[in-house]
Amino acid sequence: MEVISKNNDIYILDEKEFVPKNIFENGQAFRWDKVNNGYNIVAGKYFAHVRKLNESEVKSFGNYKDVVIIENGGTLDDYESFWRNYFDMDRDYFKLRKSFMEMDDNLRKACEFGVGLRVLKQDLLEMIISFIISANNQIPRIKSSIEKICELVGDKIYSRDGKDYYAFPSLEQLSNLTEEVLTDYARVGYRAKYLVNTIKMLKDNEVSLDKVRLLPYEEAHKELCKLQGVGPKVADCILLFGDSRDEAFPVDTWVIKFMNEYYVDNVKSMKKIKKAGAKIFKDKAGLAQQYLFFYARENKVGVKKRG
DNA sequence: GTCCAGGCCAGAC
DNA sequence: GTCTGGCCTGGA
Repeated sequence: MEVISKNNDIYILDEKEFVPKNIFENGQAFRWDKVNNGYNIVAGKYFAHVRKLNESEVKSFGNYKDVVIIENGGTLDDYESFWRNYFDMDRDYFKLRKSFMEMDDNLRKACEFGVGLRVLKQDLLEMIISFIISANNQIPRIKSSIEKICELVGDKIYSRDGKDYYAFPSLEQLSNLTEEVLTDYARVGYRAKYLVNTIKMLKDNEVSLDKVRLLPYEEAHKELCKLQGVGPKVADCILLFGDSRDEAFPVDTWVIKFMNEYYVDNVKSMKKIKKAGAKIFKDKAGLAQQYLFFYARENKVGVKKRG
């Protein structure tokens, strides 16, 4: 793998373990729009268009195949200070998949299918707000609600493809949101009061994110669950995607489906499924979950066929 | 019109 | 601690 930059674009050369679709369309991120063959994304203070170069474009890069471009991503300094961490580039995903594939046949299938998937390292506050909205909700609506919140109180950072893009708001900016505007404009429904309360609790330091970052996993999980609208599943998503806790194993309906299909027999309790996940996948449970989740959802594992 | 989706909360036991 | 019912919204 090699990284270069020119004209404010960043190129990641010769990296097979980077497939934009598998990264963004896996329920871990919401700030993306599929445009042409790539993704317009907002990450941190950056707007970028991320895609793999096609065959003719790749020719100008010598013998390299698998070239990813982060258009408008900036210079090598921007890569080092932000993108490298955001895309979790210091983890060897080939090696990770290899070790998973040796564990069992289900994980093998999932890891063969999910080549190029990566677990993003996103902002903790953004994950808290985003996953509160995600509860009992669908991705297009979650994306839309978050986008509207960013429009309302976030800073505009870029325009492209006829659309303005806004950074995710700071805690200070979020505290300007009212239950009314969250309901009527952002359309978050009954989650509006959870968001307002959570933002207040964070602002008043009733729950400290600095403290959460320092606590061991179990205690960090418990601490996050003090926030309104944050239950076990949401807390695990927050920890996995917003605080690099590889052992966090979010259990949602898809995880219940594939765990019952592959690993347990007729277990419906989320708590028991989470225990089973921890026992089987140990300190890498969240990473295994991402491959299995992607495989299960794309292939509708455990969904009864009609007709 | 009915159903339900990538859960949480409150109340009951 | 475990289980149940209700829940905004919008697309099928």
